[in-house]
Amino acid sequence: MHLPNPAPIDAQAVLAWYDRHARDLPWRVSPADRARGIRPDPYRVWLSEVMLQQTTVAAVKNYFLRFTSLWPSVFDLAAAPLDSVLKQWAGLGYYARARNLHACAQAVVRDHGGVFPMTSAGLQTLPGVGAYTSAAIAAICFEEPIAVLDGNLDRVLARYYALPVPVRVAKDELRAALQAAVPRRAGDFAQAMMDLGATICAPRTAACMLCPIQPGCLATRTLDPTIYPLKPAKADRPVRKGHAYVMVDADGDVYLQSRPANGLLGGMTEVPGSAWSPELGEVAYPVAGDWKHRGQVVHVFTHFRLELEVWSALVDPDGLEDGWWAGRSALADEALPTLFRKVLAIAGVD
DNA sequence: AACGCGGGGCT
DNA sequence: AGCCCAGCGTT
Repeated sequence: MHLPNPAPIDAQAVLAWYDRHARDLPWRVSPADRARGIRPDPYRVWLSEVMLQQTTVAAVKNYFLRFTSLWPSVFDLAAAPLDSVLKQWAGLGYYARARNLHACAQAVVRDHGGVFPMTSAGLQTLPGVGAYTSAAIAAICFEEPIAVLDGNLDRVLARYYALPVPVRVAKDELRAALQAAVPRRAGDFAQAMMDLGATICAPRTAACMLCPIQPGCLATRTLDPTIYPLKPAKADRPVRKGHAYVMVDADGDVYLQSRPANGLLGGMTEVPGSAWSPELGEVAYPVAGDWKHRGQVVHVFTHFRLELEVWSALVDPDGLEDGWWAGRSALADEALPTLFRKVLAIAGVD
């Protein structure tokens, strides 16, 4: 056991705080409306939760509004071409989420008549819906009394218990402690605890004087509550290098192609380039042309840092088979991840 | 259990 | 210039 004599979390204090300070979010039903019996739309909650996986509220908001405007129901999203979904997801990152999102919408329509399962166990059978997301939807939409444990809660609980080990070591104990605290209004409690983590018990700051569970918190009695959660040693981030080739034809169109369906930036759009390796390889232009070096793009992924040398040339469009030529005005609609938008910007094509 | 997988905002 | 995020699927 790693939890020092766990003092129960005061769920009623958390709910009282939430009633006064709940953030107004496009996918959320306010605690006042919830008390009047208004229930959140599982489709909108599911969509928001998938977008919010490892992604901040600020980054998600406009994507959520765009998606719900284009596809107001799970039937609309299921009927959309995957390509359209990827294009709308471009820039949000973790693109497997977009592929799973589409697969999930189709599964809900095909296997469940367009109605989301109403339990966490049922929800977790869906593509892209894991332990966190299934619990969040079940609590928020269906008042299932289940612990909803995300990165925010890891931090809040690690501080509350002054956890002396990294979170992953004590994950089960934290979950049990949170489960024991789940009150009626499980959905509001889940959202309240995540709001608490996002606003009061934030990664780099802890506004303990404003915190509704400060009385039971062990970290707030220490010199610096933000030392929790204790971090395991960080792995170093290797560098990979490569070349990117931006080809423009006489009309000013740009040559694009699709990446493989799975893996890094899977299914997204790119410009041709070399493999990415620890040492920069020789330049190998796809076709003849007046190639010029336009600069370097640095892009940081989760597990490596990429340095791309960007080349561009005016070329003859014949002899290129795998991709397509995109007009400049159409680039905004392509499924280009941020990396390749940087490449095009350096090449002066944007 | 460990790893692969984006991008942006905050400090 | 790091650090962290409303995690999931694969191995």
